[in-house]
Amino acid sequence: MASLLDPRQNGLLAALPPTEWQRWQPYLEPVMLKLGHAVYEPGDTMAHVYFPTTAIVSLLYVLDNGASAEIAVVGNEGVVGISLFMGGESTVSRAVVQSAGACFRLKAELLKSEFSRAGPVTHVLLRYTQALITQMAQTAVCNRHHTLDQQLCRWLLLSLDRLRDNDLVMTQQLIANMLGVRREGVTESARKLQNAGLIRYSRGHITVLDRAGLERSTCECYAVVKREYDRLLPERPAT
Amino acid sequence: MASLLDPRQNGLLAALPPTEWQRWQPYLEPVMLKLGHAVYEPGDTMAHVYFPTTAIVSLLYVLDNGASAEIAVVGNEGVVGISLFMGGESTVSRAVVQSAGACFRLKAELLKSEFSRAGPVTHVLLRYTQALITQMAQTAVCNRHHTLDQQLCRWLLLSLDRLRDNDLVMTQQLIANMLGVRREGVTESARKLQNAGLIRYSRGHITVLDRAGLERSTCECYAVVKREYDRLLPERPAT
DNA sequence: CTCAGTATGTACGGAACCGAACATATAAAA
DNA sequence: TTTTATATGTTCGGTTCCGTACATACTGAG
Repeated sequence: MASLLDPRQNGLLAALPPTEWQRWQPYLEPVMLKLGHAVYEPGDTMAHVYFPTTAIVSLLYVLDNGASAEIAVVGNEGVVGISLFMGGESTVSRAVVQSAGACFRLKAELLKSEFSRAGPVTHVLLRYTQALITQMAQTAVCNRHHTLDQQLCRWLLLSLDRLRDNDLVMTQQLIANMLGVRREGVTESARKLQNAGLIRYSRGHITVLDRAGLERSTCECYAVVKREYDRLLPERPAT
Repeated sequence: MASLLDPRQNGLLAALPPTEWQRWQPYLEPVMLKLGHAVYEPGDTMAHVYFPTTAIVSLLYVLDNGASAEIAVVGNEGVVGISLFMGGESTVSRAVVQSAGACFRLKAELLKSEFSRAGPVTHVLLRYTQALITQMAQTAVCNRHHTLDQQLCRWLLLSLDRLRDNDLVMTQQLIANMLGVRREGVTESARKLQNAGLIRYSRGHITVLDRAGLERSTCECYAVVKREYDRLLPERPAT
């Protein structure tokens, strides 16, 4: 259990050089995020940024008519609240907890002053932001050109990469909200994947049985995004 | 014609404080961009960033199978090449000239050193980047939920905002590539708009007759993006 | 154990867009 | 002027996903 409360389980915190890490450590506040909790709403001025360790947060956009779509997903590789250091203070999207778990938060003012030092913190946060931009761009293209079957595989893989095991706690209705499609469509695609032996599911619980099979079934979008994250955020930072 | 070669026609350059502006001025190199020219290709390490004044550049993503979709559009409000200061050096997207015209470019090394000063240059570039992120996110949602008719209106309005007149030099085939749909679909949507008296077109030339009508016909996505650009990039900067 | 709530399964007509094929019209080149 | 290339118009069957309605199955509360 101790490792669950280790801030260094977050890739960005782990990438901090010793000096910065020691400076931050006293201010990192552990927080448990519950499934469905909105970390921020459109237009909110955020009081903190959140570094997930075991939690997963979806950046979701909700239209006037209630339809929604996921823009990007943030797990232990990233941070929720980039608009704070980008200077806009708020965004037009929502951030919703997709998988309950732990994270560490930092006060907005502190993060902004650290970011403005123009040092390693700045660099790693900006590189992360570029990876996030890639994910958003790929989502846009994927929404346009790929089938629901492929997109479901992509979504499962992106979630899996941010989890410690192969179990997602997630109903088909929630997945449908993320992908911006009907629940029935997800039911059908999920059934196909189950029949193919790639996953098993029941009542809000999905187990991935054959990860390689999912990778074969998805579109190129998953690999493009993953490669770009790996390129921009290496395990051991240059600095 | 002199005004066409005024770098201050670009909003980001115009937002520079006097000190920075004087420092940059000698290094800003005017370049004419031809229709269809690729400012950069996926994976390219860029040698310059480009500040359009009258040109418009599309950030385009091309899939393995040749299908494509526009991620965002950059005109005189922005800059092409954000990955340079974000730290990634390259992107997975293409930048293609959508409307021929002028721009000013700056050497990559110079821009990076200016960006790293952590001053007004940094702030305005980051705020612009957040606006660009909003556009990408909105594109993703729009691709999912809105009709081609609505998206064509949105696309025309975004282009119009970046032009000096109401004339776009653009074939329906090129618009189809941007929107990631068939040319026939664009033909049909464009015909509807022409019948409604909103536009007039012929052989690679589109004239907007009723801008307000387009705004009534498009989805909320256009207004959301415009509002966010206005919020993040005010005419007269705070600094 | 029963009941109510929630999650998933199935079906059917309709809308939007695709893929392909082909027709027509305008502009540019020879 | 004729030819050629390019831009737009039109059609048709097919696919994917939507909207709606309803059925079934599992689970926890009482």
